[in-house]
Parts: sequence; structure tokens; C-alpha cells
Amino acid sequence: MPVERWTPERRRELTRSALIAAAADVFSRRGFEGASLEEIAETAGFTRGAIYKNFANKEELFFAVSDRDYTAKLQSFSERLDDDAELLDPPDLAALWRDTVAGDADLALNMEVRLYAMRNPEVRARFAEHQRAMRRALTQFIVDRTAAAGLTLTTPAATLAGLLDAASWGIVESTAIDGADAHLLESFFALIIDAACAERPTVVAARVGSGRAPSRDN
Amino acid sequence: MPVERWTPERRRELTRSALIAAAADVFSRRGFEGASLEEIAETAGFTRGAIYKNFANKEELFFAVSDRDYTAKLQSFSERLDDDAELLDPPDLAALWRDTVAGDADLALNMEVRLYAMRNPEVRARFAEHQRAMRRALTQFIVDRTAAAGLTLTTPAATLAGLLDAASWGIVESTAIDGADAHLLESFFALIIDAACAERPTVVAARVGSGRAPSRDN
DNA sequence: CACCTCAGATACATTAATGTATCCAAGCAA
DNA sequence: TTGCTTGGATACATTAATGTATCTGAGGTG
Repeated sequence: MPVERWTPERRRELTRSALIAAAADVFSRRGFEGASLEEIAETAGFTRGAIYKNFANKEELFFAVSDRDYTAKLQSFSERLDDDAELLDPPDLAALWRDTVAGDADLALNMEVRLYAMRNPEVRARFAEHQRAMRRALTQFIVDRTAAAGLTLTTPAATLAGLLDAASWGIVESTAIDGADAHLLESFFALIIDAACAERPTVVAARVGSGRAPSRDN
Repeated sequence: MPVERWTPERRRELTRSALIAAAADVFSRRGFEGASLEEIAETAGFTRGAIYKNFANKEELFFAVSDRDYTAKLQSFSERLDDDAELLDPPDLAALWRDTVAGDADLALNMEVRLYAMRNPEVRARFAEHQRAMRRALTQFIVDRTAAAGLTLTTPAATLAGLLDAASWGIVESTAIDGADAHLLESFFALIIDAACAERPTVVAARVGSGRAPSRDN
């Protein structure tokens, strides 16, 4: 890319993204309410004036952060899925997951966004849409990969995608707090893949759960 | 219980727990920073004076809420595990889980506590200890139940407990936001139980995950 | 019956954060 | 060169929340 880097629009976009980055950092550490625009501006090397010129208010800035986070995640996610077309082992998958779904730094920020979404119906709708988009991508991935490998699933790919998304998030979150059990995610992938891929007699696979006396239905 | 209900100690304990209940409510809705002691006191029918007589500061009140939440959860949890000794079907387990691990109202509060724990090392240690205690109970439950049913596990009970705890939390959390897929938890239990209980030829069960070309470790 | 203790209310000092209104200076146009 | 536009800084008004210090009145005690 030659010249044209110093156009004023570009300049503005630069400070804007600097502000967003700083905001992500501070929001992550202090939370939405706990963060002060003062600290954010200072972290970015500006003053509050810059913020109010670029965003309507604190909330808008927060949304901007959230959006950037989401798009980045979705992109890196689909990129890596297309890219490393061959990896499917639980450990690799777990690593991939940890990288994309929870870049560690993002973790607290992500929780903050989720909390905000829970409390604010409009934001929740938006967030839910993001979540669905993510899962659609994941579903597609599962469908493609299992088809390519000639596998049959005992569970709908969509359900599996939702499960993977939701459950692994919980695992990453818990692990970040506990610290000790860093292998949980691997175990999870191993178990889930084992359970979902029907490579054993389908009769057994169909008899899901409850391995004792016949349960109530029938 | 006859008289002795109007002793001043009892009286004080009453307002104390009223304050904690109100605090739980407000913290859940507004978050730690967002909640004002004013609103909490008012919700409980007192003034800030009452709070500062019973707790050192906002943080202590928050901890009290968190502790009460934890003990209540642990108790109701073990109670129900001992109580309904016979249920093991995925749907029932899912329902039990939803009741104990996430009483819905608790959800936002729980996330708030987790976030706080993440950001504050001391609190995190405490929270991690709680988490471990919870998982110990769960591990015990799994061991007892599978032994009683004469089942063999393909995965250590402790790992399974951690998995159940962490993953199901993520599922409950995600479901609360998405709203649509309320069946995820059931699917999860079904899959996990299926995968963890070796009631099929152990040869197959031992070959965990990766159902295509032989993976790297011979 | 006077007195004392202490739970909870009231009043106050302090700090701080948001948002707005104003200012300044660098870049482009005529 | 003069002037206008505008990104970002500065100054200000307002609101609000925490924590502390003081007050009050009811219940128990000598």
C-alpha cells in the first residue's frame, strides 16, 4: 500500500480504533460501570474530548468494542477452520478453541458483554444474533467435515454446534478461574466427538444414557 | 419453635439477612459497581445506616451475598442428590441441574461473582475453593451412583464432575441469552452419559475420539 | 425509675464521573 | 495569505455515591 495513508479520514479512523482498543482493555479490567472514560482516553493517549467526538456516550463506545470483538472472533474463527482443513483431533481442536473463542484477554470482556446483554433486552437480541451466526458457521463446519470423513452423526449438527459453543465456553471460563484443570477442554472434545460420531453399531448408539433399569417412558 | 424469636440478636440477624437478600437482588440487576447502597437499603426497607452497621463496606456486603448464594446452592444440591436417589435420566438430571446450579434469578448474580473473582486474586482463590468443594460432592455422587448401578466409567469421575459443572454452566448461561434452544442441556447430558458409561464393548469405548485415520500417538 | 447500650436514621464531607459548551490549532480552499 | 472546517483539548456544571460522624429512641439492667 503506497501513499494515501495520511488522509484525514484515515487519521480519524486511527484514533477511533485506538480508542476502541484502549476501551477494550479498560472495560475488561474494570467492567462497564467501573471503567471511567478518563482512564480509557488516557490509556489511548487522548482526552475525553476525543471520545465524545467519536462516540455518543459510554454505551456506544462499549458497543463498538463488543462489535469489534465479535467480528474479529468470527473472522479468525472461520479463517482457521478453512485454513487448517485437516485437524480434527481433540487436542488440536481444543487448542484452536482456546485461541479463537477465548483469547484469554477477551475473557473478562466477553463476560462483561454477556452480562450487559442479559440485562438489556435490545443488546441481548443483538448478541443472540451474533451467537447464532457463530453457530451457523460451526454447524457448517461440522457438516462438511463429517461428510468428508464419511461419518454419521448421532446428534443433529446444529445441536452439536450449540453444545460445543456453549459448553466449551463454560469450560474455558471455569478453567480460567480454577486454573488447575487445564485439560478439561480436551476431555470434553474427546467425549463429545466419541459420543456424536457413530462408528460403532448404531443399536448401541441409539440407546442413549441411563444404563440401568428401563426408564419410565414405556 | 416456641418463644425466643424476639431476642435482639435474632432481630439483628433478621435485618442482616434482609439486607443480604435485597443486595442479591440489586447486585443481580445492576452489577457490583452499578448497584448503589442507597437502592439496596431502600429495597430492604432500611437506610444506608443499617448497612454500615452490619457490613464494613460495599465489598463485604457483596461477599456476604456471594457466600449465602454458595452455601444455599451447595446445600440444595446435596439435599436433592441424596433425596431423589433414583433419578438418573438425562431430562431429570437436566431439570435438577437447572434448579440447583442456576436458579435463573441467580444467573446474573453468579456471573457477577465470577467476574469479580476473575479480577481479584484473593476472591478468585476463595471462589475456586468453592468450585472444588462443589465438584468433590459431584464426584462423590457419580462414584456412588455408577458403583450402585454396576457401571464402568471411561473417564475418571473427577474429570467428569468438572466437565459437568463447567460445561453445563456454560450451557445454562448461553441458553439464558439465546432463549431459543432450551433443550441443549438435555442433549448434553444424554451425550455425556452415553460417552462416559461403558456399557458397550470396552474395545470400542477405549478408542476414544477421532473416528478417522489413526491419529498420531500410534 | 433512672440509665445505658446499641440498631438504625440523619446529616455531612469528599471524591469522582458523565456530559456539554467552549476553545485552539492544523490542514485544505479560494 | 486569509479564512473555514473540524479533530481533539480544556473548562465547567451537575449529579451521585461512598464512607464517617453524630443523633435518637427502644429494650434491657441496676
